[in-house]
Amino acid sequence: MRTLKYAILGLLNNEPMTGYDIGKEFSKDLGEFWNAKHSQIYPELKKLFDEGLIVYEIQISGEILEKKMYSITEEGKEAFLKWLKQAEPLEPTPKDVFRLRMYFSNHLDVPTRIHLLEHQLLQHQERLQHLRKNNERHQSIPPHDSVDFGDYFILDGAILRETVTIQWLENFIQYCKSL
Amino acid sequence: MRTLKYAILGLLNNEPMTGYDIGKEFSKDLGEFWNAKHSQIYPELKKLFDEGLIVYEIQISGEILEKKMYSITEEGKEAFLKWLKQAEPLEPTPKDVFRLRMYFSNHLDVPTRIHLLEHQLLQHQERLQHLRKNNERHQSIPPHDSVDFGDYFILDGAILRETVTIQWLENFIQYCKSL
DNA sequence: GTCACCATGTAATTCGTTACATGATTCA
DNA sequence: TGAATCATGTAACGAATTACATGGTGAC
Repeated sequence: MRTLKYAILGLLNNEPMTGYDIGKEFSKDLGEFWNAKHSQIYPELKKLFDEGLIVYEIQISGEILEKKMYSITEEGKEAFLKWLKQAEPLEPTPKDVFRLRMYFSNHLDVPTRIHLLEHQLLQHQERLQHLRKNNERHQSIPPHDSVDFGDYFILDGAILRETVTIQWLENFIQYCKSL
Repeated sequence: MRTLKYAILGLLNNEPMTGYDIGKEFSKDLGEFWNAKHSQIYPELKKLFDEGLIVYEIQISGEILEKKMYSITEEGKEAFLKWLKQAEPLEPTPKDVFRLRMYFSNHLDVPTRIHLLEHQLLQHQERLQHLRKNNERHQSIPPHDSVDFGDYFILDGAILRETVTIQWLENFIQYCKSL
């Protein structure tokens, strides 16, 4: 599906940046639902360049260090917008190792079960706190045509998702403790 | 991480079955959070056999057709239980193309945005209905040491997840319509 | 000068999907 | 007799991670 392709085009459609910058974007909020390592980013950038969807300009940092500042071409913008408009069938639910484990949880003694659930709970609580902190940036809903809108939108979704996961875990911890 | 390995061991730990049966299990509730195609299952079974974690017995269906009925060995059970008890760090949030798209949604005109959201909403509503129907099987919480417990547990989680996703989508549709 | 970070690449391997390939059984 | 389903495999490809590899910049 070449999703990374469109993630990169989307970022470059907002502003020119380097491969390194793209990696940094993937470690922010965007990384909550799409990301890639630099070892995947650099080859993809090369591919997009070969396809004529992006161009670059070499900039010098300091005395020697070269960086490639990439920007999107007209052709790239078209490809991106075409992708963006597409209504696609629902993807299969993403894989989840923890839930797989819990599917087999009848083979665990109750204290171990509680331990695993609480361990998971703690981590989700931390993630939620982190997301909430990020969300403080947005005092209110950003203008629907601003770059911040998408960020707000998906951050809200991520927060809801964490909240409900926590609820689910707490529920089952409660139940296991009542056994 | 060899997760498929443990998914298969877990299934065979419940009862002996064929590769084909494993594939069918992945198309039921379990498939909501882990699955694999037969082209991945058969080679994995071979590998597990070579590792001494499972064995098989050839059965004849009808006149000619051979099927391999796999069962777990003692060694396999140990490996499975060791994996099952492990408390692991939170995995990164799974990738989600739709949310990636919405991250860039400021580049879409409002009607297209609403269309994409509603298209997604409809599909999630269908999935929720399907999950609810599956859940009817469980009149009440199954015994915590029965095979059904895990199924109930994760089905509940899947239903919560769909419910909150729908809520999130409806929220934003509402907002977009108010623009 | 050293440490965190900037910056860019390639190689090896694993995981997963799609396509290729074959054939039997069961039920209408 | 034809269609759906049972049943098992391999091959090619694509997506993603980990490891290998190198070197500059900036601030203390």
